[in-house]
Amino acid sequence: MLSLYNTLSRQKEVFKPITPGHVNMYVCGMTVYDYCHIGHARMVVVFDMVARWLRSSGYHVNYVRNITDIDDKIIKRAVENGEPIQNLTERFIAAMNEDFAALGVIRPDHEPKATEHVGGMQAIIGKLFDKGIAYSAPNGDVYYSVKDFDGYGKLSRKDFDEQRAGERVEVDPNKRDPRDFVLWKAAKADEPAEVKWDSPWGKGRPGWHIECSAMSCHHLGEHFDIHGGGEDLQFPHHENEIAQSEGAHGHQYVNYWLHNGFINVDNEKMSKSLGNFFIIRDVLAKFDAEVLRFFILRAHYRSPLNYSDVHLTDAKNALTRLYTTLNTVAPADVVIDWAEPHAARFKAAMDDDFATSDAMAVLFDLASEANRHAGTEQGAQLAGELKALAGILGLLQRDPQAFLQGGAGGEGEWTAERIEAAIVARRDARAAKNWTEGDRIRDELAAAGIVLEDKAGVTSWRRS
RNA sequence: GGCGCGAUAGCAAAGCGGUUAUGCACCGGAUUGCAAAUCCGUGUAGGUCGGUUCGACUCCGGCUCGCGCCUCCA
Repeated sequence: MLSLYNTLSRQKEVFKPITPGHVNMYVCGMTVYDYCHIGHARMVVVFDMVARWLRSSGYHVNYVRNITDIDDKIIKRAVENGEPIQNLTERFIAAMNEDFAALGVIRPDHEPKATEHVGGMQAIIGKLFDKGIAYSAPNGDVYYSVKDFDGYGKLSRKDFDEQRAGERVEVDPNKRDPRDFVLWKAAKADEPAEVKWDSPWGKGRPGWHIECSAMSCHHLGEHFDIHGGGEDLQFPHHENEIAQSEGAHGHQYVNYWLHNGFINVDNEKMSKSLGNFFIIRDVLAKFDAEVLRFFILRAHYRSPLNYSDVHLTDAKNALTRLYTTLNTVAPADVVIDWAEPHAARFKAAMDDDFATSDAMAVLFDLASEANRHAGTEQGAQLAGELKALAGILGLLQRDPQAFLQGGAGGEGEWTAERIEAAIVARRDARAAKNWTEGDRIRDELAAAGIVLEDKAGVTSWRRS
């Protein structure tokens, strides 16, 4: 039985889908104006893990992750670059897909783009007008009137009587209440024509929050099971989504709100201004993508996760141990028996709010046991179970040798052919009991980051 | 100022009121020509001050420190 931590109630709850056997899940995705950073990587890997676990648990999952392809930052960047909006967004959508694929992330069932749902957004805004919780301001923008929605603040637990309006941000004179947020932005003269849509409230473009209300409703209906995103989206984004959707539809929007923790650098939030910002592709130039995925899933999804080369190297060494086991003990094809103790422990961990660290511990226990029983049918079964369970987390599915011998930075000077030749030379030297020469060759390879392993008279190699 | 989260061994990271988390690193042993890998074994914990309890890392409270949100943000 799956239980998960619901931000709405601030406690773990037993998961009960609206429709038995089905899960409708929406996650706030990327705004595509730049390359994805490792924080985005955590978000997509975490919810990929969630979707995989739900499916493994027998649910039919409809997973939607949107793409924000119209917003202030996009317009600004496109103008700076002197390129059409769509050119920019398509470029970064392609880059995003590459990055996420490298991380072993399965594509969501639907990846709607905001620009394709402007009509749906206008429909919701229209309903809000009908109910008197939207208004047109003197500047032409349309705002959501927060005081006309009772539940405002229930997700982020904000008591607005305690807030001091205007303390940090100047109050916009167009707003009737400082908490009000924009639903529709009136077109500005200097904006490109491609960001101007017709609407009953004049030409303009949608506000940010409304797109998720519209796209989730289109694919999953007015009321669905799980909504996820980074913890920073709790307020104001998700709070505003609730206000819009529940305000327009008059009933509950989402049953379970899931928020993943941040990746920090030096215990501080990553940000461009602090200069501690890492994009996925830069990390992948130094580390195997599966190492990054492993690193992310080794921590609990709600905990803060500190990024550094030292931690990634640690993760790499740990993952190497698992692949080494699969390389030594050929895994049997195993269909997971959830009653088997390891599998049962894995399941219990995952069912407890996706406790991947505990699930990982099971993998390492299986590796130890498989190593202990190497060369036996039992060993093959244990290795097979290791591979099968890891597969649920999207790990350990590659050819072990490909992982062990692949360097994230490419082959470099030491190609596989050259290494093999050195191994032959060393073998000949050792056959003549010329240990000095044999060790010299091994040391030379070691200096180049190549480790030799002599097992049962056969020498294999890997990159350290 | 408001709201919330955290503090576990050298590093990272979990569960649990009393019994080995786990990984990396380290140390001893086996194995090896020597290594590597693997196996066996040992050690290193629970910010601080109190409280509850037969017993607390685990529950409660104070304190200290750190972090996040309150503004675009994964």
